[in-house]
Amino acid sequence: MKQRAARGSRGTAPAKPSARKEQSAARRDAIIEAALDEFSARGFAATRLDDVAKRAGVAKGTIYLHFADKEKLFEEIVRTMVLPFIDVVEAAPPDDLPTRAVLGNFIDMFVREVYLTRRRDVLRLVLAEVPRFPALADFYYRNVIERAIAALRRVMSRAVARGELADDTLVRFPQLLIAPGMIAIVWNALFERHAPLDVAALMHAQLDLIFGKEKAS
Amino acid sequence: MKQRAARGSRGTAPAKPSARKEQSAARRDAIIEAALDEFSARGFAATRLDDVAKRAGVAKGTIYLHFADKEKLFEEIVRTMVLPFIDVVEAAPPDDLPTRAVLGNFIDMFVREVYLTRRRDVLRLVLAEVPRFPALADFYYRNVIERAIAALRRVMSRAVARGELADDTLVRFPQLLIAPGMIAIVWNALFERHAPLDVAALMHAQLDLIFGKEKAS
Amino acid sequence: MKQRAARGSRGTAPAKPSARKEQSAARRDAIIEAALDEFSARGFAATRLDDVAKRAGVAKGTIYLHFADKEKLFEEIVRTMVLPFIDVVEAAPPDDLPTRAVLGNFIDMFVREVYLTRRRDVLRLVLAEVPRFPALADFYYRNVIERAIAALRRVMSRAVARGELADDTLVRFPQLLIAPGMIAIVWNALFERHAPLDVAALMHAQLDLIFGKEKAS
Amino acid sequence: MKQRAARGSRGTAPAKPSARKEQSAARRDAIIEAALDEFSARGFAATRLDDVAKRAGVAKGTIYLHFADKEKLFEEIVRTMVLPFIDVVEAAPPDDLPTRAVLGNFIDMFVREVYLTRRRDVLRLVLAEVPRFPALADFYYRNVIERAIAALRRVMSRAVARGELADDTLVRFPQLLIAPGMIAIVWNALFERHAPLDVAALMHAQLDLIFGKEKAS
DNA sequence: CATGAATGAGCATTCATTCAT
DNA sequence: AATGAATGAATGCTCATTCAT
Repeated sequence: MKQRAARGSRGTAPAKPSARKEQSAARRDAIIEAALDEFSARGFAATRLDDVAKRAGVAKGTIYLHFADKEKLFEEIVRTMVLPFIDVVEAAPPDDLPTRAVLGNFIDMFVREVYLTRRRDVLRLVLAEVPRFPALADFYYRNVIERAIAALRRVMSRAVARGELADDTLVRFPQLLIAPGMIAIVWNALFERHAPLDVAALMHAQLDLIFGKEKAS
Repeated sequence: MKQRAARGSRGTAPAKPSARKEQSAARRDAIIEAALDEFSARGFAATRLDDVAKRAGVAKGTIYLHFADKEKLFEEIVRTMVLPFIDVVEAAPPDDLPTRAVLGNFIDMFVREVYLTRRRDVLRLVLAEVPRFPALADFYYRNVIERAIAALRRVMSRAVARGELADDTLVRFPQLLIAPGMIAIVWNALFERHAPLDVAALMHAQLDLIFGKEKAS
Repeated sequence: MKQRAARGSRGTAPAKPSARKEQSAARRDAIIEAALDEFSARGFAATRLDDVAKRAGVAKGTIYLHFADKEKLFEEIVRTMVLPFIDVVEAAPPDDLPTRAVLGNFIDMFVREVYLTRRRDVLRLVLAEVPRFPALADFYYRNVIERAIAALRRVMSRAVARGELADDTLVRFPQLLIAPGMIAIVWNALFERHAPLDVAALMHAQLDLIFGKEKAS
Repeated sequence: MKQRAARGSRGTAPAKPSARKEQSAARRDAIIEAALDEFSARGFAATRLDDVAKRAGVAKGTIYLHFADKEKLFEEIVRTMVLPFIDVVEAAPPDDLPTRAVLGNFIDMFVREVYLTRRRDVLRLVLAEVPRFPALADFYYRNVIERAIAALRRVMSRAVARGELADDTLVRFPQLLIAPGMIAIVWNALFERHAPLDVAALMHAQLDLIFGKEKAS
């Protein structure tokens, strides 16, 4: 029967990995998705795995087939959501656009790939909960922060070398480039209904501070 | 025994507020102090009132004589720690120093009154937990954020009026003035051991971006 | 109120330790009693603390005020039930009755103090569960077995010395003196309804094997 | 792959019982073997069928192809391990050796066929768990105990009739013949590392009590 | 027949909250 | 007012059992 099923699926979709594994992987994804929702809404400690299971449409026990425990589930979410982003970060090719344009692209990328996706929730979750997950802080620092900071430093060094910037302030504090993005995420999580903050505008404003206001825009 | 102790303290402060009330207030403060420690270290949900009581040196039941429940305790901490700060914020006197100097003072004040005090912990706690305390978000917005933003806007408007700034970017986005401070708090909470970030330096760097690098420093 | 109660109880029973502690101790005893019932009936793993609590007339949480966890509760039962018996065992006074009479008394004691009490249940529980509680096996060996064996050896050595026994078989294997008692406990736990076994008779029969049949009985 | 392996084994044993049935029976045996290991080590309730399956090298579901549920598996183990022993018990040929020699042989048989085999574990398991398996107690009583006791009674009656024993104590309490064996099993399960007990020596010592010490040994 | 992923009832343990003293 | 023992609802996790493949 398994044989036949395999043969059958081979006919329809030659690359398909045993429907069994597929289902399993789909469930795992559903759990991660559901857990991210719940963790984002309530925080790590207040999230009930029961609710995660319900939202993911699986039984509670199924969660434990994929994740050793609640902590590992949390950590896996961060890893899973963050890893694909690492490539994006690294890929940032400083080709030979003017630095200002490179950073403009960076801002667009941040808005598109982080702010408008679930990664924004992951980011807030990391801010809020990571102090209780030191191992995760390490992972996050090494795989995201360190690389992003290094990439930004390269860009800014080039800008100094090319005479686009008068001094090395931004080389020493590349954090100033992301600070507006972070602030916007936090601000809107807390005060959106009081006074929504426009991420892109805020980040571009910071760009203006750095390179001077663009003439036409 | 407890009676005797009470009588003793009545001896030291014979003045007005019946030793009874004094004791009670002292206990309340101890609870707030202890609770802030615990909430900061573990987050709201993971904090045990048992531990708070132990740390405060009172019985668990005593907490309920001062706070209706765990949530109210949390909210009271934020209120209690934040209220004295409101005055500080408002007091910011835009006298007639050059705006740059006014903001320099603001930075010093932030470092001294927030970064180096328990208020830093409160701030992180607010970032992390407030999404689950909407009432608190409202309170915080109205009593801290709104006023601080308004104050900063006043300062920046004046700077524009005086010709110290070329445009109104900072009037529209006063958040850019605090962003570096916030980033530093979060960064150090997460990554201090990997790469500590110097708040004051970061904030002053931002000031340089806004007003141009100071000649002599 | 506390004052008055204290005074009141002081009047009625001068030695009474704060009704509070009394209650607490009573509850602890009730839990031990109830837990022994349940453990005996179902074994360690199959016992639900819920049932123990119900039977003891306390809330489930109360169990944890007195015992760290299910294992410790089990161990405490054994310790609590066994410790008072240790004295009984040691007290065995080999005065100068003929050894046969001493052992006759020992049998009576065993029947009275073990077989007809909850200690019989504890003993079965130990047989059945102790392999999974090595620490308890140690405790039990050192505090019960070792002493009982030593006491029996002393008695039997004296019997040899006095010429009451022809050889040292029983000095080498004092276990033969208790074997019938143990067998009877196990037998009746398993097969009582098929063929009840009379402990006292069985143990006395063994005594007859050792010293020869008594003439009159 | 499994298919091929099966075909392969069909090659080696082409005879009668379809390789299929053979395989199945082997699996069943492996499960029983594995389950006995686990039950012995942890007791009935604490044994995980997952572990049994792993140890037996089969999938968890396979257990349910052979046994209705965990209880039936347990009961089957006892039945399976005990049935072959019944014959051994019954076979005990009272030929016309002196009774002492017959019992000597019995002891050797007990040591060889029980003490040194898995039957010892089964026996302990029965002692520990059977109170929760009344049906099993019945089975065990009827198929082992009753017959063994009857056989021993026959032997002892003959001994009385032949004048080898002065009275009928052992006819009334044949349990005294096995008590030492049982005690040794239990003792060593609990206290072997503290003070190992020699079964054979203990049982022979009991024989000495019954028939008097042998002259030469 | 065999597999092992999925299920969900079951249970130990925790902890906010209450209340008799 | 203060205490801390008691409560019991809540929840993470386990594991016997089922069933689609």
